[in-house]
Amino acid sequence: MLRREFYQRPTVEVAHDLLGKLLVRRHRDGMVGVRLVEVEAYLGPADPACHTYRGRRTRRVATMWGEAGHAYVYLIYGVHHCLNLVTVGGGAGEAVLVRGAAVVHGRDLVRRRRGPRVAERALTDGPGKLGQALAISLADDGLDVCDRGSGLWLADDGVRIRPRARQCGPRVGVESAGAAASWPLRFLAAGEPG
DNA sequence: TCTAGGATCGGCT
DNA sequence: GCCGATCCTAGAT
Repeated sequence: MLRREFYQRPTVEVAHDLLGKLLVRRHRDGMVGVRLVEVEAYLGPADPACHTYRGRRTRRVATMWGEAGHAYVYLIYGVHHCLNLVTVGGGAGEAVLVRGAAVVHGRDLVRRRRGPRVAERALTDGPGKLGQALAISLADDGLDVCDRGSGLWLADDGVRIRPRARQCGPRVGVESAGAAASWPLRFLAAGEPG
């Protein structure tokens, strides 16, 4: 399991290092493991695309201002749950959004949650889809991912992303964030199998 | 209170 | 590739 020190680093470093890591979810109906292939960094009060931009402190973003190594979950478009991992800590207000992954364990359970007709590649290739595949809800906001007892944690199983497969570029869906929309804070592992 | 808009998805053309 | 669903959140009033 990744320790809290892993998350207590600059957000861009954490985002980069999260690629290829295993995200494990133990829920009442079973266990699911996915390999992270796409993440985005959100850099706190100075980042117009970030929920803590300009020091915004509301109930929703309270978790982002807390300790590193916790899950920040929010509802988007009133429909989908997005999973973030709080980084840095000490009130930095920064986090990494988990956008895409490949199912490694618990494929049957994921399919049950996502529906029988969903294409294989579409099981977990977006933040909302991943949330559904892992049965993430607002009740999971604030979970400590450095505590196996939370049922949500990350692990390094030794799989490495080839340097040439690593890509970075502008974040998705943040056109309204001005110049920050073009910051290369999206990291992905191209063509990496689960 | 009211209103605008959103870190998306899936169905349809 | 386009477009509507859907409802919560944040900021304004």
